[in-house]
Amino acid sequence: MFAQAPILGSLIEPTGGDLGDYWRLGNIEPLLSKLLAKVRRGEPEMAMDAIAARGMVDAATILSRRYTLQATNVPFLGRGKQTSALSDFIGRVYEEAKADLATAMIARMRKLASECGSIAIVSPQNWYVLDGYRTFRKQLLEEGSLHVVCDLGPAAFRDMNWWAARTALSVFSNVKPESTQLSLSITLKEHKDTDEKEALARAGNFNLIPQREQRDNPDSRIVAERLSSNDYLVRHCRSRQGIKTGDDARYRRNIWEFQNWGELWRKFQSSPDSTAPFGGCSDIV
DNA sequence: CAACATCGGTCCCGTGGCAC
DNA sequence: GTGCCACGGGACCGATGTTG
Repeated sequence: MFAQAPILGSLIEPTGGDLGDYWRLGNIEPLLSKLLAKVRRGEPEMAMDAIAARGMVDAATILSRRYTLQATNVPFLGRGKQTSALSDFIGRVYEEAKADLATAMIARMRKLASECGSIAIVSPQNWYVLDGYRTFRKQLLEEGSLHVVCDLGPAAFRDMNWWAARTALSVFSNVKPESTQLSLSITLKEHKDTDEKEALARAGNFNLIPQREQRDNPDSRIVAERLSSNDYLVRHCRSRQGIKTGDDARYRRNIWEFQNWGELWRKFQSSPDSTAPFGGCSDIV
């Protein structure tokens, strides 16, 4: 079970078999302590093995418990940067959360939480909104109660404030939400100084957003700001293919098709056909 | 020693390729 | 037609490494 511990860490679930039983693990521990004391006096090589075994029992005991409160800065690592052993495991065990190690860790922590147990995490902010985490968000909003949503914005770590990625602080508990469940929500994304972020978060100028609203947002996106209106752009227009003209045959021409562009046409930079020192600048729109 | 270059626990965008 | 993926490039900006 622990052969892959250096890669999987606390993602390991010691369930099933004798080791999965927390009470049996408790029985093993005193026996190992006795054995350890005995072999220390005898052969040192055996003592090393006994120490390793003791370490594994300790780890299995910790990972088998259920916790009332877990608070941590989970590790972040996108799927593309994970070793295949890690990404395979996460893909198999945490399907909905597989896009990032951080969300897989959140899923793991939900399993470690006792009934009504609380989880406080610092994680990337992207899982609040990106499509790859839609199912993960929906499950969380349906099965858990969201207490705090804090969009910390970029440069949220004091010792890594060069880091531009947006970070979020979330607190939720492992209990089905009441229909009246409210989340304390705040966005600090406009503030780049960590001291300022901290002061504002402590000042407690939070919005109260019903969890029901978060769940009913398109794709169950979690937002830290109270939307000024329930009107969505999608009700007024459609985007057919990302951000582009949507109708190149009508709107896009090559620069050499007109002698004078006039006021009507503007330069339109696009991706080049192939890698070249210079390219992608032959269109107008 | 100063100036310059590179990098990072990222994200977004437009495009093309591919599978369904 | 749609969704997914890969790719390159630009944006953030201070620490660290490299060069002259």
